[in-house]
Amino acid sequence: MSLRFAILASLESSAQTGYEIAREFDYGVGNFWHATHQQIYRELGKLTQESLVDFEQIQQESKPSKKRYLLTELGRDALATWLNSPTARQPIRDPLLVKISAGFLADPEKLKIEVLNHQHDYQRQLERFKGYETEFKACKKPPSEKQMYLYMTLRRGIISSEAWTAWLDEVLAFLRGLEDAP
Amino acid sequence: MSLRFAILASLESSAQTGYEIAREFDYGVGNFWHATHQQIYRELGKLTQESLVDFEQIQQESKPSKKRYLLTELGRDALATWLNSPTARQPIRDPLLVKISAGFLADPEKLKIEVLNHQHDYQRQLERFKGYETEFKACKKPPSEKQMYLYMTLRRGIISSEAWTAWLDEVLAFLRGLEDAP
DNA sequence: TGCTACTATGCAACTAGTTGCATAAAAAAA
DNA sequence: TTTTTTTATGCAACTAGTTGCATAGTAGCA
Repeated sequence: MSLRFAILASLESSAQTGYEIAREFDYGVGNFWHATHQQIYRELGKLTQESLVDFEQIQQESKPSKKRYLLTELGRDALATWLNSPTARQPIRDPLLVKISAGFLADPEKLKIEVLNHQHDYQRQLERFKGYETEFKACKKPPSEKQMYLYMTLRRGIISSEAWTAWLDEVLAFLRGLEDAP
Repeated sequence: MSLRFAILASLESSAQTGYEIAREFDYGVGNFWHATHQQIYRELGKLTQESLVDFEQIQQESKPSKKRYLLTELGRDALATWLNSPTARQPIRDPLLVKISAGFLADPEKLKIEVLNHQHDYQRQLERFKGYETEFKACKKPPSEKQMYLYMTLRRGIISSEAWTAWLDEVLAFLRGLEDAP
């Protein structure tokens, strides 16, 4: 149920096409909420039906027309209501942990490669986040409240990827220990 | 797609009824994979159709009969194949982060309560995990490889909840700073 | 004696998310 | 010049997960 509110929040800043929202999901919100363009277009359809958003057709010469969506009063209210009511914790679902928990049945070599791959992913993610943080801190003028909230989500990204890499280090050390003393 | 393998892994240790598997999901695997009893019964049905598991009806006097499921050869193979092939990373979906990212539109007081509630949850979770760890370390005889793998997943739980509480501390400090200098 | 909790299973209808495909034109790269 | 990438939208069919309900007996509690 957060998808629609992520979309509404995205539209709160500026009117956007479905495509633009999807792209923002890739770079911005995508760091903590994943959605495909399919989901976004479908949800925009539903939101339109419920009058939470509205759109204007934009005709373009010799190009297919596009739709620029914007929040309605109703949409703004729905977003505010959601923001001010408690959110349930996301149930955990992690395939890698399922795999590790049954790791004694697996080929340790393959498991090690798997762990190394995940570690590589998280390290690259961490570097990316830290790059954003450096950028943010280098900025001369004091950040707006809005920017500070976004920075808080960035901090989550950093702390989270650091936690993952630290854990994957532990797992790797354990797997190497198994090798040495079989 | 990990649900079926979590179930197969659970059956690898011992034959179990759907109810017992569901309960193990609450206490054991549930720390990193969530599933309702509905999903488990349905999946067991599918697994039976695909001959990955089999069951024996257990008649009980004056009680409804139950089904004890066990892995078939095919099921064991499927589990091994999954364990030895790469798993995709779980896409991130976190409603709390969606909310924080649009936090400047929310009532800071309500947001603070929300953050405090989540913090409380994660702290309790952390204590629970640390309790398990103390138990594990108190055990005199050296742990089996199987136990060590489970301990690794416990470590993930600890590192993860520590990361969450650390981040929620930061968010709380930020929200308090807003209050002091509005 | 009635209430709640636990064991044990399952149907039906729903929401959410994925995958594959299709269209269509511009811009950039090989 | 052909191919790939980017912009822009959407249908259809699928898998995964949720919610509400139904059944039915046992055990413990108040």
